[in-house]
Amino acid sequence: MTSKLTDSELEILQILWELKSATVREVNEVLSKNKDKEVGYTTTLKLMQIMHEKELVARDVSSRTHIYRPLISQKDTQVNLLSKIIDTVFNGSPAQLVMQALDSKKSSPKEIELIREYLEQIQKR
Amino acid sequence: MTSKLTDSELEILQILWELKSATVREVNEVLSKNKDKEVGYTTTLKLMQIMHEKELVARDVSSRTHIYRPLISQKDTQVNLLSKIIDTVFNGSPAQLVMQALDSKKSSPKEIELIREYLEQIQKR
DNA sequence: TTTTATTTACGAAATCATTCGTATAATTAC
DNA sequence: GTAATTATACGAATGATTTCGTAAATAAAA
Repeated sequence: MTSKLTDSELEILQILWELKSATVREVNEVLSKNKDKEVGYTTTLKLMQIMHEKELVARDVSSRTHIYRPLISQKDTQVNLLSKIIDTVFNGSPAQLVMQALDSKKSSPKEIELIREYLEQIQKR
Repeated sequence: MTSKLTDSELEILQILWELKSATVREVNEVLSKNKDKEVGYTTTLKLMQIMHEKELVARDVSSRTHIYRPLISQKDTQVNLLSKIIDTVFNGSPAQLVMQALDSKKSSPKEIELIREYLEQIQKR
């Protein structure tokens, strides 16, 4: 089971999912840009080392500058987080979550159409 | 803006949303049952006192046994959490989240039908 | 009335997450 | 070759969250 991720871990995983693999410096730069306030290099380093200990990321040590890549998938993480918030704030009802999501962040007509088609597929089963 | 809620705060709010209002003991009993391991009474008390300071809950002090009720709505909390996880693990796409939610936790045909109708309404706008 | 239960208040310990400073080694620039 | 830069490792400070012990007051039970 995927253990509970901290906020920092999620932020870093997000970057690694995007880049597929990255060095500490690369991650640190994206982090700093995202928060528009410099993040200490060794802070990022330490976080990524801890993530390595926890086996959240793999690292290639063959050159001096280590290269990290995610070991847990974005999809698994999505499923875990969804399942958790469905339980804690949506009274266990995925439908409630779906409707709320459609409500709040307004999706483009194209996206809505996509979801509709998706629903039809599911209904056919 | 609703500030960031801790895990404990969410657990307690969940109970208060359900019960509308409750004493520390009541909340403590539900918590203990949920985690199937006794939670210390004063632990729950302290958490709820902190939540009161933060104005997450109101309390009625007119009798010795205080009665607490939530001050922030489940809906607001839903919206905030959704928006956050859409940004951090769904690449900003609500549609992605919706489809993932439909996938993972399987909804009943009745729920699916409900969502369909809901989508049609949205599309009409 | 005296003892026992229950409740709040409060502070502090324990735990967990994040940030940072310093040492050391490797690489690069001069 | 020497100095400056860049990297990792590591420990410790800081900060936030959670847990708990103890005291004091009130209420209930004996």
